[in-house]
Amino acid sequence: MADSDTRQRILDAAELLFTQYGFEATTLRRITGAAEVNLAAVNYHFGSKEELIRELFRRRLTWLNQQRLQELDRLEAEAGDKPLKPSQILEVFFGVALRMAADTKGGGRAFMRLLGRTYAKPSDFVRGFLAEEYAAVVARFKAALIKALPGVPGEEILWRFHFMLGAMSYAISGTDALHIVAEDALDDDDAEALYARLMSFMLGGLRAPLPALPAKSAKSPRIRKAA
Amino acid sequence: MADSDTRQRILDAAELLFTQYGFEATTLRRITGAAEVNLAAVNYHFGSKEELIRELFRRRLTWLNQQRLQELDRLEAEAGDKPLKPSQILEVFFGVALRMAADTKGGGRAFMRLLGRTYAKPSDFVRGFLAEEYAAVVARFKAALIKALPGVPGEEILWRFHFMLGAMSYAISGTDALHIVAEDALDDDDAEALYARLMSFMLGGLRAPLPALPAKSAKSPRIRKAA
DNA sequence: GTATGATTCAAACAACTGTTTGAAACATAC
DNA sequence: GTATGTTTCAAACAGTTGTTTGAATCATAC
Repeated sequence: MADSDTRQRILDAAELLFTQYGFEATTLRRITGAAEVNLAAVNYHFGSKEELIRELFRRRLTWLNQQRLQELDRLEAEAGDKPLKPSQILEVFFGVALRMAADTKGGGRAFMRLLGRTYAKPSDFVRGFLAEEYAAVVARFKAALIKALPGVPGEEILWRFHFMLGAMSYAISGTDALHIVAEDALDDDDAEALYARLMSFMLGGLRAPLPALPAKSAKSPRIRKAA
Repeated sequence: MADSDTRQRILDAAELLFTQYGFEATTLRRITGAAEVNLAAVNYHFGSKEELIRELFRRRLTWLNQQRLQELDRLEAEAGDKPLKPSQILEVFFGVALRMAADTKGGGRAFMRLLGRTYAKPSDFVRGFLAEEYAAVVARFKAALIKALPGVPGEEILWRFHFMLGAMSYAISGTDALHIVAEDALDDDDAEALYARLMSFMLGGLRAPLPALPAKSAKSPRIRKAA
C-alpha cells in the first residue's frame, strides 16, 4: 500500500509528458492535469519535481540494468571461460533496451526515448544518478567485449560502445527524427525489423578495421595513467 | 549597418548558453546578461525568443549544408559517372560537420552539439525548419550512397544513415557523455582522432552484411498485418 | 544648429512557474 | 461513537518568464 494509486498515475503521466516536451517545458500542472490528481500531489508524494524525475528514472533504469547484468551473467556462465561472441554481447545490452522500447503499452517506449535524450544532455541533477547507475554495467560489458575482441584495444571499444549508444538512441527516437530527414521514405518498421537493422549495423561498426590514428601528438602527460 | 554589433553579441552568447542549458532553461536575461546588452534588445532585434533560435540555426545550418552539397558536387564531377567510394561520401557529409564541431573558437562546436540534441528532439517550431533545410541534402547523399553500394537497398541505407547521425551526435556531445560512463577513460583526443574512429566505425556499419529481416509485414498503408 | 530615424535603457506587464498552506475528506484503529 | 494518521483539495505564495512601453540616447541627414 506504499504506492497509492495517485503515485502511479503521476509517474505514468509524467513519463509520457516528459518524453514529449522535455523536463523543463513540462509543468506540474500539466502532469497533474493529465493524471487527474491535485496539483499538490506531486510535492506531497515525491517532495519536488526533481525527485519525481529521479524516481521516474529509478524505477525503470535500475530494472533495465539489472536485467542486462543478469543476462550477461547467464551467458558467461554457459560459456565457461571461452569468450562470448560480440553479437551475443550486443544482443544482451541492446536487446534488453530495445525490447523495453518496443513495449508501447507499459510505457517502456516513452521511457527509452526519454533516456536517450537525457543521456545526451543530462540535466545536472540526473547526471550523478546516471553515472552511478551505469558505471558497473558499462564496466562489465566493456570487459566482455575486450575478451571477445582481442584485436581491438579497450579505448577503441569504449568509443565504439559510445557510438553504438548514439545509434541506438537515434534508432529509438527513430521514426520521428527520420521524418525530418526523409520526406516519406519509410513506413514505420516494427520493432523486430529495427532491431535486426540496428544490430547488423552495430556489429559491422564494432568489427570494423581499426582507424589509422594520427600520430599520437606528444600531448603533455595528462595525468593519464598516474603513478 | 544591418548587423549591429548587438545582434552578433546576442547570437554568440545565445549559442553558447543554449548548448549548455537547452532552450527552455536559458532565459533571455541570462543571454542578454552574458552578451552585455539590454534585455529588450532580443525582442527589438529578433522579435521573439523563438525567432532568435531560428535565426541561430539559419546562420549555421544553411552554411553547413551548402558546404556539404558543394563538396559532393565537386567529387561527383571528378568521378564522372563512376560511383564514389562510400568512404568518400561519408567523409564529405560527416567531415564537414566534424570540422565545424572541432572549431572551438568560432563557436562551431557549441552549435554542433546543440544541433545533435535538437535533431533528436526538435521543438515543434524548429522541426519544420530542420526538415526544409535537410531534405535536399539527405536526398543527394542517399542517392550517392545507393550508387556506391549497389547491394544495399535504399531503405536500408536510409536507416544506416540515421544510425550514423546518432553515432555522430553522441560523438560530438561526446566527451561529456563518456565521462558519465567511463570515469576517466579518455584524455580528450584531438578532433582528428575522433574523426578517424568515428569514420571507421561508420564505414564498418554501412558495409555490414544485410540483416535478416523478419517476414515483411504487408507493406501497404498504415494498416498493420493481422498477425 | 534642428529634424529624423534607429537603437538603447529602466521599468513595468501579465502570465506562468514550483512550492506551501491549512482546512476538508478519508480511512482505520480503538 | 471518538481519535489518529494519511491523503486530497482550493487557494495563495514568492519568484521568474517573455514581452511591451515610453522616454532617453545616439547617429546621420539637412
